[in-house]
Amino acid sequence: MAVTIKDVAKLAKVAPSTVSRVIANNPRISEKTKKKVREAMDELGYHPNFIARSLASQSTQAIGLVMPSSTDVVFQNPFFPTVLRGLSEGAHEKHYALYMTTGKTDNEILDGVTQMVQGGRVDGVVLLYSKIEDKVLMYLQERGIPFVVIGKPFKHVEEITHVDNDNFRATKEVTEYLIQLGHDHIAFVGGNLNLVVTVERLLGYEKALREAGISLNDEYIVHEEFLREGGQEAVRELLSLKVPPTALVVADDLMALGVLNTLDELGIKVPEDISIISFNNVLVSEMSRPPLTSVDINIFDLGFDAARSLIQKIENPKEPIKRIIIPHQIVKRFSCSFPNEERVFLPQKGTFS
Amino acid sequence: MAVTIKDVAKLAKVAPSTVSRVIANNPRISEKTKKKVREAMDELGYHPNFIARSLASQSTQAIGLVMPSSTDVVFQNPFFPTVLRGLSEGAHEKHYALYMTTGKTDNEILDGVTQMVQGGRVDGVVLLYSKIEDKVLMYLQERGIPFVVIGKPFKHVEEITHVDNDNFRATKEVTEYLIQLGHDHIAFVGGNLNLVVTVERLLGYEKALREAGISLNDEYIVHEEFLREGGQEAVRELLSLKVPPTALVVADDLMALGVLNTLDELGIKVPEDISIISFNNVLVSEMSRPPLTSVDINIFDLGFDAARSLIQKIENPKEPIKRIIIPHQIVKRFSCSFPNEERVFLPQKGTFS
DNA sequence: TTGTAGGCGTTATCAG
DNA sequence: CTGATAACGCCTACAA
Repeated sequence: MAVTIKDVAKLAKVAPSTVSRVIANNPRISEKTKKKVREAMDELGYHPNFIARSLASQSTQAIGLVMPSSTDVVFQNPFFPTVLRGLSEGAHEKHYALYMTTGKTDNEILDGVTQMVQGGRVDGVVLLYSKIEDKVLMYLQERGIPFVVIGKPFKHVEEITHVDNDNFRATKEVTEYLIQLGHDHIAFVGGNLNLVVTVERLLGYEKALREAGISLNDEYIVHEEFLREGGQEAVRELLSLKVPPTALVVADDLMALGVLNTLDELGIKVPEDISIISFNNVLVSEMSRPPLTSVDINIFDLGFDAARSLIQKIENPKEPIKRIIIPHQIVKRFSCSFPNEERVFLPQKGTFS
Repeated sequence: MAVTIKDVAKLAKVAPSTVSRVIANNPRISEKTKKKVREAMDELGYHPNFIARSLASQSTQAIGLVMPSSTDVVFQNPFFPTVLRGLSEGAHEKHYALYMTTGKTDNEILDGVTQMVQGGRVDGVVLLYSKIEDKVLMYLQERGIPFVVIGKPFKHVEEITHVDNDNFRATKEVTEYLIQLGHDHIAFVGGNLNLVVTVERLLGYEKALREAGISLNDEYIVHEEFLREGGQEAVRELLSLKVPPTALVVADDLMALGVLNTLDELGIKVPEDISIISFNNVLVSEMSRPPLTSVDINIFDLGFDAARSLIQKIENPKEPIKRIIIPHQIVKRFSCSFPNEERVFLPQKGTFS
């Protein structure tokens, strides 16, 4: 129905294979025929059929994106539009298209991935998350499918190309910053422990404290899902401790927003009564009150480099394993300050006021 | 290389065409051979090749998504992860895959679309935005490609299947709500006027005022890009008016966040001094201080229904044009109240205080 | 430098 | 009910 290579060939009075070569810009075709063919293509409004091309060449020029479960709260994070943009630009640059798969359960996701991979819809895959014991990752690895992960793989770090931030170091730095300000009661509010990013950040936090000779306090470490209600509970618990923290390292901006909120309800002032520092530096972090000090992890680049290195890998299977670390920087705004001498203590549980 | 239909055929001792038929679950195949073939498929770990299938059947079981320009601020809106989720579930349900295309400029986007459409990568397309004079839309329409738009088409509304909210009515309701509370100085803070959603909302606002016998005041209507700096300027201007508004209808939650911020800096209290109501009801709207009264437009459903109706259209080309209106509801939180008798007036420009 | 022919993995149309 | 066989649109040796 549509105009094919044959139609063009006929009009240009050449063989279909010649047209094919012109498309591929094969150097062994004379400029003259190239021109002739191109004119014919224009005249007919020819567009190559990717499907046919894929079938013949066994390559699709498309990469598949694997998102976390769509029911997961992290999915709502503005993180995603931004990585997507990076991925998209990285792919576009090399003329690759993007394929998406999502799903509610882990199995649905795995199904989607096997279909797009085995079904030959994509040449490679990028995982937009990194979690512990991930079936999708294991599947990809077994099959020898080209893939890269955004984040740090849970296992086999040396064998998997990935692009990540140095979350360990970032969190360590951030914690040290708080310590420098004079804080020694610093709590950590983390997200889902199945995500390796959470683990990395926790580790960095602990390391900083240890190096500063501050003893770790289990009560100062709480984990809640990213976002919303998450923050609420965590903060309430933290602040009803006998000696509540004077500073919080929060693993995600949105979560920090929730924290800010709860704090406000409790009448606790940021940064006067408590300091907060968080991660990702998404748009809202500068729109909160007070604007959040946050570490910018350059989300766009995470996506961009992931697309790039996946494509390299696809086009050159012997490409070595790579670990790309995207730099981060602390963006200081107004949620951190020196600890307040006059500590605010909330009424303890079981204490009547 | 991979296991094909032929391998299965050989193992099951049938013809390739028979295998193809059991894949399609053709009723004219005996249960016995079906079983035999299926066993062979399992044994070999067979997965159908979508590419080959697409080529033969001239249908890809994939739909293309067209995003707004990736450089556009709206792209950062948490609106997108949510529509994506809806789209994804709607597509998944019917076993369709998702294809994405983005681009920086309008032409880049158009290119991407023509490639995926003419290249036969997708069976249809959904536009994730609706703007004035959209080349992509015109292209799709000329070519007779199945497509649906999320939002209200600028022209030819009767001829384009679309899924939308009744933004006109929603904004009218919202404005009336403010009027009922006693406000009669209500301003409108809108986004990009190229987006038809902005226009619709503006119209609804004006209608409500007119019906209430409140005269329109041009100075009360400002347009800024969604988000960030947007809000700042707009709000400053509004509040330095001789008679500043006592209530604001803001076209987007994120923008409202920015407004909230500026207001805070100016020392103006919400809702005591000024009421705010906004749109979309994204996660952050309940995490702001005060939590925003916002109209929930059911973003997920927008996506879900769009995918569904596109697929219907693809599978049945004579499917009639449809207009699907997703209901909305006002979610009342704490950003609106009665107007304050003692109005706060900022110093006028040129006035020394 | 260009043309011919076979194949990529399926589906679809005929027969039988 | 099942088996050949010809597309689908393009790529790629191999020939010329």
